[in-house]
Amino acid sequence: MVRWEPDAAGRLRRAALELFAERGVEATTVAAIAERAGVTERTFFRYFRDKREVLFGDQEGFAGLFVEGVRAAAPDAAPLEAVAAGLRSASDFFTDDARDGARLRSTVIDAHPGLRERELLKMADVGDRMAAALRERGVAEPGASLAAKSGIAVFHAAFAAWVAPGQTRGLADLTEDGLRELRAIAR
Amino acid sequence: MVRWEPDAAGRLRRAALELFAERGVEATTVAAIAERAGVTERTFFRYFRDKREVLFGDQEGFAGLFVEGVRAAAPDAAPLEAVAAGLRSASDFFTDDARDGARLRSTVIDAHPGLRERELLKMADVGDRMAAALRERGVAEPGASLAAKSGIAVFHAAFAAWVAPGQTRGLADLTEDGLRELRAIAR
DNA sequence: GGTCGTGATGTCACAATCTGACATCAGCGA
DNA sequence: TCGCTGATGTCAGATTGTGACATCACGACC
Repeated sequence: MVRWEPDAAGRLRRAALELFAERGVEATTVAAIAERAGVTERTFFRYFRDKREVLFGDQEGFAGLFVEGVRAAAPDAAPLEAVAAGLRSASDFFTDDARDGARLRSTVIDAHPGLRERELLKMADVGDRMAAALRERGVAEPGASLAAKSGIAVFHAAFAAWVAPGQTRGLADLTEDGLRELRAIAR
Repeated sequence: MVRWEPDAAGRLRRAALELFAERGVEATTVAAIAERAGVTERTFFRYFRDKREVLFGDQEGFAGLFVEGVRAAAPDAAPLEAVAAGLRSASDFFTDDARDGARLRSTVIDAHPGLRERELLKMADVGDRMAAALRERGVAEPGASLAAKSGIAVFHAAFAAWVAPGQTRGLADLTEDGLRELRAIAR
């Protein structure tokens, strides 16, 4: 007999997403999330720095997808091509059976400035890491940061299109579109 | 004789920046800011939604600089050229005598994730508005968003260079450099 | 001059967020 | 059996943020 149900963090994450979707973020207290997950408020704050963080798990793994892609790019690939490799690596991770979950999460986040704020910070962190990986490849500033941030913009746009209602194309496809569009824009 | 000293918001902003720089953001309570400004805590929250917001005044005016630049661009200018016009309009606003103040503010913001988060949200808002201005010019998505966000990345990099220790070049110059770099990166 | 409305601020009560300190106790290895 | 460990609980408290109502100089209007 176990003393506690396992995976408290996972239960908290699921409970939070449900409650945020059901009644909105503001109307959901940490106490309510903890109660649905079967733990105390104090335990919530042991797993998550604050109420918003509960929607953003495994930042290390997420950022790693991008960085590993950049690192694995051909040594002579141009900066934006290396960034494109990072985006492909991340895009491949999101298969279509994850789309519904991602859509719900996106809906919740977009409806709440505080969550959008947190997401921007997370994506900025990914951008910073990709820029660092580019510098390791010998790319100088400000080129490294510009390539990385433009890449993040592409991923953001592709992801938004991927979770848009009625979308049937895959994230990888949409990301390629975005990369082409970025090159066209910059002439 | 006036009932209250004028410009309570300005006093609160100055008091907050001073205290954040002196003892850090976490160690500065709203009560302390209000006391230094000579008002009550409640008055602080009448002027600013939350403690972080006190460092981000006049978002309307700031975003307006970018948007007006985009709107004023030649009708046949390419998307990125219109964005460049927006960046120039904003860059011209920051003259060198504002550099010290901007540097202090940047130092405080960069040292605190919560403030960086808020700044990202503000800049994302500027990007959204530039993208909307581009769409008014007939630029389709995702091109409008990509051009706007890449432009924001350029401004961010230029601004960081502008407030870097020992920097003597002007923001407008650094912005032009960034634009050239962006075009080079995207080939 | 007198009256009255307005707007900025103060006062008070309170919910919610977040943290530190300490207690509990099943499971595990020595 | 004993003692340690790690996840969780309990409790007290500071801080943030909001709603409701009070105060009162100032200016408009009669």
